[in-house]
Amino acid sequence: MTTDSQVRVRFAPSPTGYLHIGGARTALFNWLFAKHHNGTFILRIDDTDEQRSTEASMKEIYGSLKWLGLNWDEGAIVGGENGPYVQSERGKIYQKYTQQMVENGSAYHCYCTPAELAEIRETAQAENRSPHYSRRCLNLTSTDRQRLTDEGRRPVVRFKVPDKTVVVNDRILGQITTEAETLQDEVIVKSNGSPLYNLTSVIDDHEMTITHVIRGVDHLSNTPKQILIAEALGLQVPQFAHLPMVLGSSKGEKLSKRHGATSIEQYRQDGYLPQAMVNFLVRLGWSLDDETEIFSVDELIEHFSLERVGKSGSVFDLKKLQWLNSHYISKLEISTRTDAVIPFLQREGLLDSVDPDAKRSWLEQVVATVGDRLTTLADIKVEAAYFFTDNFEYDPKGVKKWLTKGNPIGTLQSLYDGLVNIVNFDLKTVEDKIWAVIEELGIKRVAGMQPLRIALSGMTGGPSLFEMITLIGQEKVLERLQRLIEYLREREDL
RNA sequence: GCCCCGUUCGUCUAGCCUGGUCCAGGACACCAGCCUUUCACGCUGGCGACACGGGUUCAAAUCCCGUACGGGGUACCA
Repeated sequence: MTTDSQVRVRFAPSPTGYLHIGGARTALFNWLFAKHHNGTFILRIDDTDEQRSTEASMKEIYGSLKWLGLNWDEGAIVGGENGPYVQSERGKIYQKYTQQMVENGSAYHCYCTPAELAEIRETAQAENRSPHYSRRCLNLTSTDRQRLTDEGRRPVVRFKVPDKTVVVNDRILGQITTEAETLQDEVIVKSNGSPLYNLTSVIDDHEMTITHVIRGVDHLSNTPKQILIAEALGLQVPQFAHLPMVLGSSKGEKLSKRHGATSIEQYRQDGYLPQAMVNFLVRLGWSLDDETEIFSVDELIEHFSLERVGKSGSVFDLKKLQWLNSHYISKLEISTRTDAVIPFLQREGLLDSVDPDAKRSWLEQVVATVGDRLTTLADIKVEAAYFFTDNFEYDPKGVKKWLTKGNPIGTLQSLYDGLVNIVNFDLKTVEDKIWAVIEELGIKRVAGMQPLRIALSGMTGGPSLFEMITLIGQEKVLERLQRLIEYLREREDL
């Protein structure tokens, strides 16, 4: 870790929706960059679009960032010296800069109506010219302006694009050159007085002394505009780094709900661990070397660098996230894993939400027995439901395979008879007894074990049978054997 | 349309800047086998890529040009 405490980066979402995969990765890269350089990570809320911004989105974004462990040093909620950190509360600041731009001639009022603008665009296109604003209002006299105001028109403020070549030295993409003639005099303040993104972003990045702007490539084309605005205001320009897109399919489609869940909150609810999510997200565009896949947060902080971020978009691959998640779940200490799984059991109504501690040690044994069979925490439901409830179905395939040939009822009855008389219902005794019964029956081990497994869990797969038996307990084991025997008898009758 | 960006196994990527060590390495997925009371884990092996075409060079995944394809932008959205 270097000690360049000058590094100041920001994540500036617009609260128009939940925190999605792409946004989370942008936040993560900013956070890692800040931590690596011992710098400051700032959370700013870019809510200048008052139409689409919602309080609920803001809250969810905070929650998702915290869940991922991406705590911010400065910004919304936590405050700091450069606040407020919510753009809708910074109107006065933007007004000051806008006035400065109008006064120094780098911006001007435009009274054209949307209809007029559309017309200008159309004629331009018809004449095969670029559909840029015609600068019709650039040299309005004060009498012109008075007349238009009297007509009831409210002006927007447009940035007067200077005639020059803009060069961005992007930390990821390299040098990108843009000719100003390809840009138009865009609106920086709406007619209702509210400022627009490209203005506020430049101002706030300056006011908050942001040193590096790390954001998605979808902002690349905004960069030259923002540099020009910064220059018009005489502000220092931060360094830029544009992250490639996160895609939803190999066809290059943008990640959308069609490709699975896109919100971080959804993955949290689906039982993914934040450390798995972080590890997964960081590998979407970044790598350390040709072999390392698993990274702890500390390792990421130590090794992260913009130099090793790739240029091309990456496809979100759920299978890889699942692999990472099961890896991190199995790495959890049993006690921690138990804590993690409890809410999911409660959500399914399998565990009393009043006092899960009463069963703590048994619960931990169940979790230990289930072992590494969890891909997500939510899988605890399918993998362990039978420990908590008698109300489970028999897997039809299992029934067909193991309970239709030979003499399943006889086998189950023999196992019942063997288990019913055990006094010390412990692992060793149970195991010895079951082997003895199977040997006496003269059948293969599986032929005895699988029917028993189905009786106890309804499934053909799962943890060690003997551990299951002792955890379920003698009474219930016998009940369940009885239940399967009855079930099979009824089927025979049909 | 115009401007900008990108392109290595199905997917994430290493290699590209500083051309030869790459008939391209790892991981996920998939397939097979082993292990095993089942499932899973684990282990072993297999499948599988330099978008295309020119050029430069003794030599190109690596440098240059073009084409194709994909993406972003072209808003009183961010």
